[in-house]
Amino acid sequence: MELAKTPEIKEPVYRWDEKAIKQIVRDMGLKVTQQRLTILECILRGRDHITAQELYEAVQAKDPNLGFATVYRFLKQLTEQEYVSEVRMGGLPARYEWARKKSHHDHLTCKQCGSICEFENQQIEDLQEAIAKSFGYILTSHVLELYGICPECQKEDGILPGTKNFS
Amino acid sequence: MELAKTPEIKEPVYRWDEKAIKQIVRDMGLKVTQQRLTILECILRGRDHITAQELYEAVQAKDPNLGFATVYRFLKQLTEQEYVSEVRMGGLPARYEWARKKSHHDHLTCKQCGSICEFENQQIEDLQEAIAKSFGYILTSHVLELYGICPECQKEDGILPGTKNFS
DNA sequence: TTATAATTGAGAACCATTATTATTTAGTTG
DNA sequence: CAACTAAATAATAATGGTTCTCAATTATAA
Repeated sequence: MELAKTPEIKEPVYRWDEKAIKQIVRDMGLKVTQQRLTILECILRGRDHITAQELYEAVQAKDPNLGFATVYRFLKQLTEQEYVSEVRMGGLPARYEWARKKSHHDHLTCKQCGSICEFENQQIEDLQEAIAKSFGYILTSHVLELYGICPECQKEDGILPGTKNFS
Repeated sequence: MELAKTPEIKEPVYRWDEKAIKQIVRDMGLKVTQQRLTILECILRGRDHITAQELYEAVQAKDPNLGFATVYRFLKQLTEQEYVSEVRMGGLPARYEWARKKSHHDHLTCKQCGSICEFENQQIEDLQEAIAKSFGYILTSHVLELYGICPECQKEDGILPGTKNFS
């Protein structure tokens, strides 16, 4: 099967300065508190696919008094307003990523090492839309998570000839 | 977008008699216990997309001494050996269905009432395979869950003209 | 039949997440 | 700027699905 070429994603350079971050909170219709700014900073400047706990730890480094309930609460609001998207894999803790800096994408996760590849595929998106429509549904969201073994782990497993092996 | 026609699924008639059920447990490399037979019976004869708790209740009706730990334990083993497949939606309890009586399919869930439609689409399957391959992954499984508002709930919401309304 | 390793039931433990509540604070109004 | 009020917070308890522990029981192999 031939994959349709997806155009190169141009990653715009965002400046997440204090002002911009404050504006996000205001746009959400919430009060601008230091806690929310701290949390947002960590989300925007930290790495993607972070768990609530990881975020809490990152936030703790900046403000040891900031409680984890605040992190969860704000994270939920961000999710509801679709500023961040929530990815749940199996029964594992949810992972979050800032949803507005890149176009929509899905995930390909290695079952062994947990490494994540992102991809986007318009054909699949269109098919999903068509399927929902055929059932009379209004499609609001979807979860597409592919699981597999990454090239690195294939080597380690001896599925492919490789050098590394677990003892 | 045009949907490719998927051929009608011919549902073979399975006879889940005692003997067949016992054989499943043996095939799994497990001891044949009355508890496992009872649980399997409930899974095979009950309805699809059942939660562990619902299954526990069904099982309780047949054997009030059967503990929920046993249900969870066996359910996990069934999942690992892919006799049942586990569907997790958001943070909701996992739902299970017997995986070997029908061909693979995905789910379209109503966010409001939780009703589930099943669908299968070979084009999407193929695309997934192709994507994994393009990253060098061996695809082992996937989760595709579409979320939307079903026609019934659209009416209730007043999105579509309808008769029913919440007070 | 006996041995033994697997299985079970009961309940405790776990862990991510949510709710509660008394206290503090942001943003508004005078 | 000061006072007010609704929103937000920290701490902690509660929740709920799922997994673990362990002593007692049981299926299977010998």
